[in-house]
Amino acid sequence: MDRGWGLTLDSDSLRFFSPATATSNTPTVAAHRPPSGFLKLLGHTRPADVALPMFFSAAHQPHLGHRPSFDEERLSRDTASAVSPPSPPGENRAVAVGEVDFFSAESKKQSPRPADEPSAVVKKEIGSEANMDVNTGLRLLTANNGSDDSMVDDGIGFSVDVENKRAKNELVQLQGELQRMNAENQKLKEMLSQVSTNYSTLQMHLAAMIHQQQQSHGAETRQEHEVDEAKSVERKRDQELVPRQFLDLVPSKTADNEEVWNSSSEERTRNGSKSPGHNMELASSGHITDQEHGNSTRPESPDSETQGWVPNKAPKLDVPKAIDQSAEATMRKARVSVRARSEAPMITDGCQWRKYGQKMAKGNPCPRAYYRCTMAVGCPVRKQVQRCAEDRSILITTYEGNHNHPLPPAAMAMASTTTAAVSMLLSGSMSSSDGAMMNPNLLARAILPCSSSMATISASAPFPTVTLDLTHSPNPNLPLQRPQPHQFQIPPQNFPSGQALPQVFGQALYNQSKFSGLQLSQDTAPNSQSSHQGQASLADTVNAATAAITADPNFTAALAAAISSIIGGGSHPNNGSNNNNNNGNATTSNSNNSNKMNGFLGN
DNA sequence: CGGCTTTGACCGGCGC
DNA sequence: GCGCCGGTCAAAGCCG
Repeated sequence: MDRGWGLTLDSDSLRFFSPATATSNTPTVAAHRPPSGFLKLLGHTRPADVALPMFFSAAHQPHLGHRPSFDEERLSRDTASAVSPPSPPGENRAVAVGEVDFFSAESKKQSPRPADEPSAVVKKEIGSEANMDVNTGLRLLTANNGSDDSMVDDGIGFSVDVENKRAKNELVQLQGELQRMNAENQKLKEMLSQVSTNYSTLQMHLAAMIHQQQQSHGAETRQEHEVDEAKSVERKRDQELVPRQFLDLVPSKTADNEEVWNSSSEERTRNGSKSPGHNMELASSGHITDQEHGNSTRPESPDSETQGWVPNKAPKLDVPKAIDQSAEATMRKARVSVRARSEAPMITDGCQWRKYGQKMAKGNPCPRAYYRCTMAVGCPVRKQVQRCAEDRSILITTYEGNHNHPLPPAAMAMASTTTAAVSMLLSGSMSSSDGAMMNPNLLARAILPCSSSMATISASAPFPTVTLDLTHSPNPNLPLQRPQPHQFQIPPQNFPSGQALPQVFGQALYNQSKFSGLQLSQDTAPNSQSSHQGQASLADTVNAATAAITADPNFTAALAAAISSIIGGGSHPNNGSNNNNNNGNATTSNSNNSNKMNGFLGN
């Protein structure tokens, strides 16, 4: 944590988590809706002020840094500082945001005006005294002082100086006014974003309910049949019976399985701006990449596919840092488990995975498959996929580690989830060592703002694990869950190092808007929803998500993909994530291993 | 032929 | 020390 991988909050960011700041200049946030307020504030701060967590600090700045106003922002800051008095040291950051937008985008066109008009007034006043009556608008401010009139008699040159000073003062005043207005505008934008988020949430719930109702009956009977068959197979495992029924239930390869998001297999180097000690959490435990440490620890040829993952038995680094290693070991072990109702062999999360093992786990007749991320050499992220023993329609995907490479938009949600989970686990907020129940709003709505899923954190598991249960059907009756008294609640201020979670919030909002913009051209599947004409982009956002849901034979997986895409931004769920290896092809021959139900996972 | 999956073997941690 | 178990490796085979 102290390795500078982005979990620290700078003071500016922390200011936004303080109640004083939250209520000072921002529109009132309903006290009973902390997540919403949290979202709004974070959405407001993230683009400019929130230091990105490890996931995005270096590798993902290219992604997140593509805000069009970023350069303009810096430029405008410089410009503003050149013409306006220096800001007080304690100036609220929100004012800086106002400075940003003051010169950015549409307001940029207006910027020359305040600078030009005063000079024009001066020229007119110099050139023709008869034109002193010309109403320039600014004259209301400049010709209101009787003492100035007396000074005009002292000489034209002196008058010009006075007028210049006056014009500059007016310019400063106008700029300040514009800054305030832009700050207010920014707040309104945030409010709009919040409203859009809520709208999208409700639409998703509606779509989910509609689709679920359509499938509920068949799914129930199918599920019961599936469970029965699973039990039957379990009893007859030693016999020749092959779980054909399971295979039959596995949908054929999704039609939208085409390749997407051409991962260029980034052979990236870690950002050089990081401190030498900054590496992925695996670095000090021997899991290091060539880019990070040269070839010091790995004599093997670099083209070996196993290069990416140095096994635990690899030589450890010589410099022991017990504390760091402990934290990093925790990072290494911290996991995020996603439970989703899916008959596909894997949920689509936007990353490329390669299966490297499969084992029969105790207490579960279904094999556990091990995958590692292959989107970049040395990516330490792994995941385990296993069917739930009790309900085999539930697919449990457990993620471990953090990506060391840029992620496709569709993959950002899960990656952010991992980071958020790990950060929370390490933040010390979880005072209870034997597990705690998180406020589902805080995490679930952060990670899955369109979901009312439960997010639980358990430290009692072998590894600290955050579980996202997507198997619960969205409840439209509870669009805004309120924190329950018994639930462990983490106020924003209690994220000493939980930068990642705020980042997730901000990222969700940021990508939500991005998604809205980018999905306009996507085809929308027929659905029963009526688009609001006046909200085209938002409606298209919802339609795109709905299309993903309706197009995918598996509703839950599609829902997860849609949500991920909304969060991840930009990429259509169906063409942005399903690049898993051998993903759910029903035609794949079942490996008739006598003792392993390998076929159940469809591999 | 390269990339991927399969699958038995191996290793380390842990409990007894 | 032994066995169990989870996790990983790597050779063999498959596939496009």
